[in-house]
Amino acid sequence: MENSFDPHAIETPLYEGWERAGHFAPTGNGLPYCIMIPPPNVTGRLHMGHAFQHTIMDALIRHARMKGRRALWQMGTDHAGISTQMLVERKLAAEGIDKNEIGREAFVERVWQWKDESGGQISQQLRRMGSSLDWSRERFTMDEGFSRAVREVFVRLYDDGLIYRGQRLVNWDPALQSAISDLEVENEEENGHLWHFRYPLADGARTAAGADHVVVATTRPETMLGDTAVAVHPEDARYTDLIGKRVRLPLAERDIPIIADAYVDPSFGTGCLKITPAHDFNDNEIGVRHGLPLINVFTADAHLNDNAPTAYRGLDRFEARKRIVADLERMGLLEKVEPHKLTVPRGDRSGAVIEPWLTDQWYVAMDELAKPAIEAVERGDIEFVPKQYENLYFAWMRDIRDWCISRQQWWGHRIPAWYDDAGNIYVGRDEPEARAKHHLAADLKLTQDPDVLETWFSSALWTFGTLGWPDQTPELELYHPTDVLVTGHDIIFFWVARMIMMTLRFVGEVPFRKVYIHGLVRDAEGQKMSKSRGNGLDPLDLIDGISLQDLIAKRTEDLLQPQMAAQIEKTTRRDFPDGVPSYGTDALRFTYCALASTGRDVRFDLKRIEGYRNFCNKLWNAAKFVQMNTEGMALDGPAEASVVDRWIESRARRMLEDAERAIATFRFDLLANTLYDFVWHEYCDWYLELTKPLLWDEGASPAAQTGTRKQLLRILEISLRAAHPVIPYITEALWQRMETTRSPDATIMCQPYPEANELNADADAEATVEWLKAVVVAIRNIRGEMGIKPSRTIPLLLEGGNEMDRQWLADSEELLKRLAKIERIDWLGAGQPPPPAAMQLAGDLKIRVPLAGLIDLASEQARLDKEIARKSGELERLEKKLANDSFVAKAPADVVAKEREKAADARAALAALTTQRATLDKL
RNA sequence: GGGUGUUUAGCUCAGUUGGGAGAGCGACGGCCUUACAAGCCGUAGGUCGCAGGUUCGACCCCUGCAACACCCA
Repeated sequence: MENSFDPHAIETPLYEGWERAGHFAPTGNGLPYCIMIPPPNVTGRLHMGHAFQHTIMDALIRHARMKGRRALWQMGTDHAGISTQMLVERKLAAEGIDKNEIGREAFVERVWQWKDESGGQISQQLRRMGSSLDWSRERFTMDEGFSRAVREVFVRLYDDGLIYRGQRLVNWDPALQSAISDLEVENEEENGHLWHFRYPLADGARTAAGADHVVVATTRPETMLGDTAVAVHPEDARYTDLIGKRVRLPLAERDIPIIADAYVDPSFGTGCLKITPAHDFNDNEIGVRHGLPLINVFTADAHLNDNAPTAYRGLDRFEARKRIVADLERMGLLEKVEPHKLTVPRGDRSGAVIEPWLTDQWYVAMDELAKPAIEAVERGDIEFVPKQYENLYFAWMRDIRDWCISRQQWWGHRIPAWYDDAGNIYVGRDEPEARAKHHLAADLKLTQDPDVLETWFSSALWTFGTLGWPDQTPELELYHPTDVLVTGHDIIFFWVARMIMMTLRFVGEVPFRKVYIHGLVRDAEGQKMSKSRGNGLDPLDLIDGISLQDLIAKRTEDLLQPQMAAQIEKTTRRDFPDGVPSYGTDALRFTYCALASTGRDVRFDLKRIEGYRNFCNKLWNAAKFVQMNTEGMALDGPAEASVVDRWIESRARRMLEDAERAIATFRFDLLANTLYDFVWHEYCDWYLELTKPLLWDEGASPAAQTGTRKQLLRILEISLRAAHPVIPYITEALWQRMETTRSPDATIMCQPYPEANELNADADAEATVEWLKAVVVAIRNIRGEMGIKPSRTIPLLLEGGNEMDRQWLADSEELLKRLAKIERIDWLGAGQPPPPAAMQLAGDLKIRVPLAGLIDLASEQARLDKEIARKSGELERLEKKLANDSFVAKAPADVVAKEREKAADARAALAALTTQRATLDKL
């Protein structure tokens, strides 16, 4: 076997083997278990969040599969309307092609062509992660089957009156010239200005202070042309007189009313707020309350339209801002300009400043869909893990607004609605159906709505649309509702909630029983990883490694803000002076599991993955040790289990109980810790060490040696199976190398997950070995503190103790000698004075290492003083507690008894230590 | 402004139904001991954010405050 763990040598061949053998597809007749992959964006590349998420899902699905469930983890990708369209547009632009020249049909053709050629990157990357996805059932949201489901849902909702067309403010991306969802808007603080403008009062009105104008403050001067009111707080004494009066809107030269609305914050700016109902969401609500007109002053690409005064028409919004400010200043209406931090909404794809803009869009009415979706979670038909996310869900669902589902794009599910020249709407699964339904003449000219449905509309049908709905397929019957959805909290509203609503409506059951919400992956400083910050890490670079140069190049290419490159390079050099070493997939996956605690985000630090890479190496070497001590040896003769063989089995049983509980409660951090602690600190640190004296003793009984060899193999094999869902590659590689399990076609991934109750609990063996460990640690402590070289053998003197101590010693004397490098062990007789020695306690047992020639008196005295101080502190606390009558009276009897016992032990230990201290003083 | 979450060792985080706190990493000291130096052995580090309350007893339950983070407006 290779000397150390080399992930590269094993990973790809193993994955290919699994895939070729068809192990990822569900088999058998077990209880179905299903996870639907949150469909990655077809243009996407694997990022840390994906890798995290897929590690969790793969661990769940591998565990379920090993448990005998008929486990389906279905692969699929999302057509990602906007980003795919942008990507292909950019590609065409590079070829000098404008999409408007080639037209819609040809453009969509080009998108499909792109998808076929390069849409599969993420699939290859998911394979590198070891994801045991069923590739044979791969789905795509634009496939014919899924598209049919999308149309079906649209038509049924429309027929039920739940889809309608309406004119509202939407988030408009002027660069994409499409509505976008809230999720696609990033609100970031930016430095801007607050301009204070004087709006002259009309009709000779005056303010309470005698001014002939009011002052409004705005961060967006260009929208003032669309102002239709000025609002003040109803109880703002400065302005109460003015309510109902009018101001003359400069430049536009319109009179607009002064209205009172409690929304206005009197302490912000001057307490006067300009109201632009067509260009601000809050203003729009105020406008609705007061019946204000909406004046839209922008075109689709955010230039001023014909509602603006002639002088500004056709200007870009930012150019218009400059001109308006300059013009007002010239007119003496600019009171002041202050620097101001404001929240600017930007499209996450285009980076453009988003405009609230008035458009005709398609909406889904939410109330009727939301109600059963709320109830399903209230009833517990769906459970969120961690539980507190249910509150977030309820809060949003109880205040839900109608959902804008149309997008002004070419790539996506086209809205199945047709218009005649009179503008009448006809909805149907296709044009013939729309005609038939409405008894339209065959020669009536119909035009299909040019818009497409937003991607989330189709994603909402994911769990059932991918299983063949609207047909009642066997798969739908078998795997729906799915068991778990694994996703991030950032898309609870946009995806999870909508899946619940749609699935309840159309399948009549929940889409999944549990929703596991994982944290968001951040960098070591807790910053969100992003391209613009230049702090991202590619999971594949953690697997394969990357040089500093390449990492810098990767982080600084194609920046939206190229001036950030220098800073990014600097921090990259600081954080990764030697680039990123190659850690392998298993180490990465183990790290994700270890980080998956209940918090809202996880910090990814290279130190962690390094530690878990080391863990993999530890496991590798443990297997190597086992192989060296078992390979080729006959194990079918008589075998007897030693006390340590029985101990490790008992510990392994406990490990499996903990692991099973951790998986059942989605505590992957605890699962990782349990596996790590058992393999490293019990199996390697103690069990392997404890087998050496027996295995290497030529005079030992063959039955005992056989017993231990078998147990070494057995516990290793169980550990490999227990850890397989987390670290599939190394466990498979080692499992296939084991003499007892290897065969040409066998794979660990189809073996049963180890069951705790197949292993014996053995309290006696645990007690013996715990005693042995305590004594060994006591001796090591003396050695370490006293500076006795590890190579030096020492004599040991035992004193006191009880029957059990003698029994335990008898059971483990040879082991003790070897582990602690003891040349001889003597018991000190009762009343016999001990020689000068360093002393440690293990319960009642005094463990002495004679001083002669070995130990420095002063340092032993110092060490004892430390022990004495520690013990007296402990004893003091305990005695105080026991002296408290109400404690003794009110606390449960077993607690009191336990405290008494602890006090007695502490008292005895303290006595022994002080006696020892006094003895040393006399030397 | 409203809501949610977080605050435990130098760092990152665990801590079950309340019975005087743990891990990994880092630090310090010692070891090339025949699986592993990606290793082994040992040591040190904590008023559990602050202030009250409930209780015999609070990291844990309650109230208030502070700081930070996120969501909504």
